[in-house]
Amino acid sequence: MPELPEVETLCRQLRQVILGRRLLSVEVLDERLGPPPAVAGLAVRQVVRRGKAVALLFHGGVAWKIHLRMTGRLLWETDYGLPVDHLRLICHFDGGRLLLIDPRRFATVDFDDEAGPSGPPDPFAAEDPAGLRREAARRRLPVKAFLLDQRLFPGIGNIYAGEILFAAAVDPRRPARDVTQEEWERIARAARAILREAVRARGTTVSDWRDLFGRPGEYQHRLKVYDRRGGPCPRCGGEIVREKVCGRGSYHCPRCQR
DNA sequence: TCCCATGTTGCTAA
DNA sequence: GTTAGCAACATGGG
Repeated sequence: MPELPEVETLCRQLRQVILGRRLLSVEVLDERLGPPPAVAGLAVRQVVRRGKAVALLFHGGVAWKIHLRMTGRLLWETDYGLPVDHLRLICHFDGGRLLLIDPRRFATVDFDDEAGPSGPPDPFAAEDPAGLRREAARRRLPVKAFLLDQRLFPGIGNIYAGEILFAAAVDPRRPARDVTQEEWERIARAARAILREAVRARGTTVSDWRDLFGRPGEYQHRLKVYDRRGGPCPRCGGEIVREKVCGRGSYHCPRCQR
């Protein structure tokens, strides 16, 4: 479910509530997550995003990495008592509880993360279009699949990849190596703008995304193509089509995305 | 009943 | 080596 803007939203909100707070105890309710870790008593030193994952860095050198996959949610709860469905993990901090909720149980928590103090650079932040084109030069897979490569663009997911390609007017099925320099420039520009705006809007709620405090995001109101099959293209009025690209539901306007 | 799902991994085969 | 396709993970919604 969550892509870069949603995970970034969680990280920012987590910093508001758990930075410097002490972790008192941990309850693992789903054995798939592994045995409960022995970090009780440690205070949170830093919260960083690693692509689509949240890393909690504790004093003492311990780090956790939380990946929400499709349906994982993090919820900060100060008002205890309401029963919560699909609760998988409870972290008791001084001041509140951090809950991991996940109906499909795909989310993972690495209680022994080894990665460093900072996350990978934001996709497109430093990437120059010439570098993108070089990277794509030998790849004939669809440009959308290329954008979903987490090693190259950590945090980009299906919704935002589709929106970025729409904004750049590039057909998601185009082989990556055929994308021109000028198109890479448009893609990089669109990616920066869309991701920034989506973070500002606290993410996209099309089904069940909620932020750390249970509120839906706002970016769904600004999606141009995702989940809009049959609708008019906001740019040219053409009909938006849905088509599988690299095994994922994909939306584009065949009239103005070339 | 069937199809779909904002993610990732691992396998098989071309 | 690259890529496509599929299944798996497990559940809920339309």
